[in-house]
Amino acid sequence: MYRMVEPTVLYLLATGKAQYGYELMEKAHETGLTDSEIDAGAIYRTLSALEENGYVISRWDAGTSGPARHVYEITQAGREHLAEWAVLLRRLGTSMTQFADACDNLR
Amino acid sequence: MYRMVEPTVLYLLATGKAQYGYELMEKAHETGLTDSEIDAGAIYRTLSALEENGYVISRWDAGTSGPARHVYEITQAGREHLAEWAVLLRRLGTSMTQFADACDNLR
DNA sequence: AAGGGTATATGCTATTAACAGATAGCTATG
DNA sequence: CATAGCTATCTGTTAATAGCATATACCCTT
Repeated sequence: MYRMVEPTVLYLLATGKAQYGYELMEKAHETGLTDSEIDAGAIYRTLSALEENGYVISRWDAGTSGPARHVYEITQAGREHLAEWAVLLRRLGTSMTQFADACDNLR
Repeated sequence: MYRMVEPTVLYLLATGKAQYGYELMEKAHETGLTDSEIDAGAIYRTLSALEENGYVISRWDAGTSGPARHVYEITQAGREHLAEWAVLLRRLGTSMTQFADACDNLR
């Protein structure tokens, strides 16, 4: 999990697969970027940072069973930011695969 | 450059493309894992850590022009460690590419 | 002798996530 | 009705990593 929390959160919000912290935490592994569960602290701090930067907006929803939820929605700027992440991650992913190939050719 | 210094150093030592810190710093971008130059401090600290863990061994070489060089050689354990990195990076790389695909399919 | 390139090393800082725990609402169970 | 457990958010602290800066020093050229 190296810097994958932010793109994971943006993606889940963009697809509507999750809307608030606790749900993001449970569904984070669905993106494939992380095998294990993402730490709750990382989720909540990432959401705060995203909101500060205008990539998401939030409201409180007390109309469900259980404690109130801080519900998030991705903004247009957030979608663009996710698209930038996608470009970066594709480049990184390609590099890593090529590096792994080169390592395998060592023996 | 997130956690790529260690595999980059091991790879360059394994292939013989570099033997000491300063040279590693100059040739680090050749692996493709990093576009820019790796920080010198990161290189030297990584080499120390690798030696502590038995992944490389070192000797001083004062027999060249210029200041003495701390020359490193990868060990068998180091090669195995690099192979583990390759497995991990292939998995990460595949995940990132798939994530990027999914993001591109959002629009 | 002065400056520049080679070479190693350490101090400090910023970022990120991991670990841990506090708070609190709601629900089911005994 | 007490209490245990799940849902939910948030913060404090620490560890790992890399970036930036600096110190030291050798050697060669001008």
